[in-house]
Amino acid sequence: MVRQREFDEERALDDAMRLFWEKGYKATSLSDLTSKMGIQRPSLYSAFGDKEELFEAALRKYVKLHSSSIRKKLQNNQSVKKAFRTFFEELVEEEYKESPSKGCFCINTMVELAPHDEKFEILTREHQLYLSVIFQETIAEGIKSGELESSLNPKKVAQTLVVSLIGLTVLMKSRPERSFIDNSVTMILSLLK
Amino acid sequence: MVRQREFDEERALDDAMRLFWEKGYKATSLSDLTSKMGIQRPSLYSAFGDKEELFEAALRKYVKLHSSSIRKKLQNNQSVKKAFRTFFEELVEEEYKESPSKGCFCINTMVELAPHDEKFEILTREHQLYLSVIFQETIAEGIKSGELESSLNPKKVAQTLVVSLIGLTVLMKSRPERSFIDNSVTMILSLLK
DNA sequence: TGTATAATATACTGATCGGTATTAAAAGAG
DNA sequence: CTCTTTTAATACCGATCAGTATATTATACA
Repeated sequence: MVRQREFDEERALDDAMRLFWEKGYKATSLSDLTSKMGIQRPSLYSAFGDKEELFEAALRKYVKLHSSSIRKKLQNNQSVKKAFRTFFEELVEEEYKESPSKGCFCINTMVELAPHDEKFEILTREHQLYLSVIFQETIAEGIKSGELESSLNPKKVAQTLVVSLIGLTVLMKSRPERSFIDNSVTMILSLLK
Repeated sequence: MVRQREFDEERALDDAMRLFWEKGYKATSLSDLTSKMGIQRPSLYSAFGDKEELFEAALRKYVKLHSSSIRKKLQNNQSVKKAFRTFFEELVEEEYKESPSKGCFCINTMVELAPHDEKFEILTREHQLYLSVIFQETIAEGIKSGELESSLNPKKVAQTLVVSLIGLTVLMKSRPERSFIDNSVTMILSLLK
């Protein structure tokens, strides 16, 4: 009714998302959060609940952005093969551009929290499943258009691409020789016959 | 000279390894460690140094065991293809058998620490490189024996198998439908022509 | 057996953790 | 302007963190 919030909730959640993404759940303190978000503790608690609720909101925001970003990158391409190649190459380029690499917030959470908290096990599982469906639909279109062989199993290939995407993203955190990654991308894309 | 240590250092380090493996670095407290290892704080510090030194020793022990375990599983097989298939299938079986899955200590560390600590970036990178060399040697033997096509590039395939291994291990933490994993394993192994 | 030495156990340190009670400030309603 | 309500800011809470000082116990050697 009366005094209205002085900070932009969506903006603050975005700051929290980036911080949890970079540092993980445990390693991010409330002091880190409030200073990055530019708000005080009581404001954080009244707006987002406790640390875990804020983390969950941040992750949900991330997977929403991540899904639509990937969907966007794969569509509007005349060639499905080229779309996937560009997608993987840009991903690798992006990760090697900055040090440390940004990685994927959802993958980080799969490792840190999914084994110890069913809520995050489900949330991360469903995101990976969703990505595999996006991949699958893209591959199915490629078959329909005649670009890809009809003997290809869109679901199986899509799932394998998701597994490979996870593997690449995690491995790049150790910053291996670029050829390690490039070779793998080439081999993986060879599954799209 | 005089009073000798009452606890088995190697045994205590093994306990620490399992705990860090399960919970990660940040989420494992000194109290967790001393109670699991069955020793007091001063004993821990005098024997292993601080928390980070203990963690590093635990991880080094892990990668040593992990390397030799994988090497063992891949050799003594008449067929290279069968060796890899058995290796991946047993890995999946093992991970689905218990909940939560054990995962890989080195992969966990790649995600949690490698991006923020060069020491662990290097340690984890070298382990993955080492695994790729084991894979590469196995594949090269398969080519030499005539089981695998000579057109195969052992290094590239080996690196791709490492990427896939990482992806599978991480994804299984979210406990997806078994078919997601099985389909991926089948596709990945199809690279071994 | 007495002494030196090192490992043990207890108890404590300052710092930081997540979370909150309390106080001050802001703004619409009357 | 005053009152009411909700926000924001300060300061604080007990708990736990990693790490250590102190004291006790055990043992090899003189």
